[in-house]
Amino acid sequence: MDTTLRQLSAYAAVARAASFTAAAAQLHVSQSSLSRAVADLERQVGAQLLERDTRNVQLTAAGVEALRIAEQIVNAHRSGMKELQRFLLGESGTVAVATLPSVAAVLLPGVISGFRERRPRVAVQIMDGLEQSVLGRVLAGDADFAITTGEPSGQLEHRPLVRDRFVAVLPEGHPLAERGEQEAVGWEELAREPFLAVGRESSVRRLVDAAFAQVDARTAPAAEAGSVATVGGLVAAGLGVTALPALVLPLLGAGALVHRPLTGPVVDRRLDIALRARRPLPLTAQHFLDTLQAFRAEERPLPPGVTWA
Amino acid sequence: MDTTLRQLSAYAAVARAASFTAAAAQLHVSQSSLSRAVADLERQVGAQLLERDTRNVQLTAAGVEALRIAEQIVNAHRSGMKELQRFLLGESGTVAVATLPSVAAVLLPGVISGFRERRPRVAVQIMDGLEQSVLGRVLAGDADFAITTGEPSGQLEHRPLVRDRFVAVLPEGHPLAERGEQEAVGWEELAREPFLAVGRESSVRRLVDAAFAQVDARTAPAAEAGSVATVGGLVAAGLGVTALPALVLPLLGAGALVHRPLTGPVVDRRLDIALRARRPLPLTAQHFLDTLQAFRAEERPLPPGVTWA
DNA sequence: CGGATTGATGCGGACAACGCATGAACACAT
DNA sequence: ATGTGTTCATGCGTTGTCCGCATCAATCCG
Repeated sequence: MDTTLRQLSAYAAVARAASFTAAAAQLHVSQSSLSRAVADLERQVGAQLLERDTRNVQLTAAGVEALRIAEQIVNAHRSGMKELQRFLLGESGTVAVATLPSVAAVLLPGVISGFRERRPRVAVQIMDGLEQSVLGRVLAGDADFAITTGEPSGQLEHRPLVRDRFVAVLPEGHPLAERGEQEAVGWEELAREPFLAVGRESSVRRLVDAAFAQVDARTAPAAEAGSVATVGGLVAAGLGVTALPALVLPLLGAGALVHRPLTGPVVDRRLDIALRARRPLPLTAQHFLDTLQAFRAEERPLPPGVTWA
Repeated sequence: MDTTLRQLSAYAAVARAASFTAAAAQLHVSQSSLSRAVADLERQVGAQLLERDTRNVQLTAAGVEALRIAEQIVNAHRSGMKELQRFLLGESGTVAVATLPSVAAVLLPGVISGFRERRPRVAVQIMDGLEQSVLGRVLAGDADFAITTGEPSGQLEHRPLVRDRFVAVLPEGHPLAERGEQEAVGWEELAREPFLAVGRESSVRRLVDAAFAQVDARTAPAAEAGSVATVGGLVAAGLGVTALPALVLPLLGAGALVHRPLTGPVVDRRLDIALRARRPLPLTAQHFLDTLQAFRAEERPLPPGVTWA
């Protein structure tokens, strides 16, 4: 028994209209087509559903039951297809963003609230982690795209988003901080202080090491900690200094810290949108990126030290 | 956009198996057929649902959503068809029986409980009323069949079910009752007592009038009441006597009444199963009638005065 | 008793779906 | 690096299904 949707909706139309001819007009098909469709359905289910005496059509007991069931099935189909369309149009569903903690905490909240205003039925899932885990999420397809540092690989397409300048982070009252609020500090000066580094898995560490290498300074840090917040605590306790991208400063808490621009050279990290190359991007994700690009086009204010790329 | 069930279930099978070839084996169709079915579906919904790189098949975000929805629709179809089959096999649904109050109260309860033991998912609806209303229910198709008195018409087919003998109903201590428990009373004797009749709409009334006419007695009753129970009350109060089919005696309540067989002549009413001629009988109703006929074949005990026809 | 309307059906044509065979891309082993 | 096997896509010919047109039989209406 292999009833088709066409048969069921044909039967439902005929049963509701109690007329083959009228139903045929509604559906814009010929009367003979409906006649056959209903006859086939009856043959397949093995029961008479309609009593047709040439003048009018009425339902048998089985026909009443069949109408109820046919309408259920046809409705399930119609509403399911509509739901799928909504999903495909990006009006419902989920967008999964993999990103670094600093981006998640500082950059994304404004974007998310702007996005949700326009697409209230789309849920936003943030997967935060360090660079490697973030890129892994995208490659595995768990996340639609990432906002992160990192080099373009063959598998990922990178689109520059913002530049995030490194600043010197110093304990309050440190000599290098005494020169004034806007006075810059040089990497070489920083290299002469005890340096507190973040763990090697962090993308920040790689860039800091590169900057010191560029000025021929520094080999080993005075101490290392896994998370940025811990490093901030160590600095506040007076154990040394560090260099961090401006975007992570809000994660340091309200300790006894000051920060100064870093020059000689000016170092920044670029945060990119990274997505799988040559893969169709779900429309929900596309809409999220549209919102992000709109923010950039409007030149929405960013924290000091962070600029649109 | 006109997706077919075949496309949806093909897609669901492929998506679940994550392989066209494996799904093709499961469904006993060729791989090329599935390939085309899925491609057509994708074209119709306007989105790629599966990422096939020659080695393996994985779902896109839209594909995950589409799988969920496709399974919903296919399940709705499968369970709907199964439900319809159950209905057609008479394993679910309703059987509507139109019948007289006495039959409903005395004869049917046993049959219904026997029927429901075997078909627990079939509901039994009893429509009780007087003869005319009962026959009307069947003619209108509201009831599947009737158990009632009445003459066969062209539209209805009657099948004899039971015979229900008239008995004399007397107040306790009445002279006619003094002769002993099994001693019969004659219609002529009854005609000499004040007679309490039921209303003219009742089938009982017609038969009683005919019986009195047969013995050339009685023209007008001493009093008339609509319901059998009321007449019973009047008799118990000593206002007169009446004649009723044995089947209705349980409806009289526990008043101060006695009853005696009526002879000269023996009068009974025949209760028939009445169904619409040349109409297919729903299987649920057929099963109910089967139960009833089984009771008859087993010669299940009936109340005194009632015999299988 | 004709005219009109309704559902069923024979017929021919168009189109869809299927299976077979084959092609192209890729994984894995040698 | 090359060969072998697996997997999905696709061209092709055939089969079968579905549609609309025209027509038929039954019924209702005036």
